[in-house]
Amino acid sequence: MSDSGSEPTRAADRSAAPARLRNLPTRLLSLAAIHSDRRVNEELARVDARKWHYAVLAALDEAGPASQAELSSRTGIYRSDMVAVLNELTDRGLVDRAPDPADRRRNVVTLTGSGRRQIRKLDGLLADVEDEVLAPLTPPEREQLTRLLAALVYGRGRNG
Amino acid sequence: MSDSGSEPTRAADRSAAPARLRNLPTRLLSLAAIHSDRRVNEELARVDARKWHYAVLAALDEAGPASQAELSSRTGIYRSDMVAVLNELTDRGLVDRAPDPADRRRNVVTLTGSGRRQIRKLDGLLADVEDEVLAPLTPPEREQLTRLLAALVYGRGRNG
DNA sequence: TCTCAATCGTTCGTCTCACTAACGGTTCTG
DNA sequence: CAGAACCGTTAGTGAGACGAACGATTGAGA
Repeated sequence: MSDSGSEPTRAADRSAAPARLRNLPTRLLSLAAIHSDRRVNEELARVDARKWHYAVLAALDEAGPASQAELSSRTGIYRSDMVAVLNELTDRGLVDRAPDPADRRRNVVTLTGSGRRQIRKLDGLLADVEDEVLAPLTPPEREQLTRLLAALVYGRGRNG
Repeated sequence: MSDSGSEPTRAADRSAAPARLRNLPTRLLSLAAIHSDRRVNEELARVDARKWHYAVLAALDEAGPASQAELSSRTGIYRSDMVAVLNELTDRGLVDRAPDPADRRRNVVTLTGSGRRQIRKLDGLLADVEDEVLAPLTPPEREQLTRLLAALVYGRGRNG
């Protein structure tokens, strides 16, 4: 146990990367996302949660009970993966999954009381991580970044 | 064959995502990176290349022959994964891998002639993809984004 | 009313990617 | 000369994005 110190410069290859790579937007995007994703997951893991848990809980909190397909489209989680996420959430008692009497193909997923408490906690936790990840930027820069990324993701999210 | 139209809104969930998710920087980063990565890989695949191929070829082109460990630190590719990448590159005749007579632990990796041609091609190809991915942004916005991402990735890459 | 397409939840499987652990061989240092 | 550090390599993990297909159910059209 000594062979582990020379890995590719932990999460920030500030070192001598080729000029062509150093400022390549797609690469920077990738690196930034990896780091950010990792920090988010690490922090959520401390309260036995994952990224998708937050997404589902938030969707339920904001828009009320929904079918799995609806949750899928709201959160961007594939409906095949949604199954496992909901299993985990029900195991933790954060949501309730019951067949929809009105349409027996569907399940109705509902936020429980402890689910509501959990998402408050996650809100705070996540805010801290955001803050840490964006630490190198000033507040206006953070806003700017968010705006630019939104434009990228939503294609034409113009507003001014 | 008909059950495939309702997946989570292809690569741009412009739909009704919860407000808490819609402008969450870490999430936007993730979504943007996924899309950008996919486009890059798709386009590179058309010439039988991958993202890491470009990184290694660029490193060699700019800094000359190097050991695998050095390439690893220059590109951010883990040295365990570097093996496969170099296998692919040598298979395609783009690089040459030979034991270093000066230090028999190392290999010396060298760019071949056709490797030099390949990276010119990839340069052009990649520029096109960058352009497509960043299409929603104006040129100054693209610069701004690059600057912000670099600050994020390199921690304190201030310059003015 | 019967039929067919569509929808929903679910299972299984694939591929990629970042990352770890451990090995055998080599070189460096004390 | 012994032990630490380094190198390339193999193997494996865990997560994430994604696709195919199936049984059950519902809705629309002939």
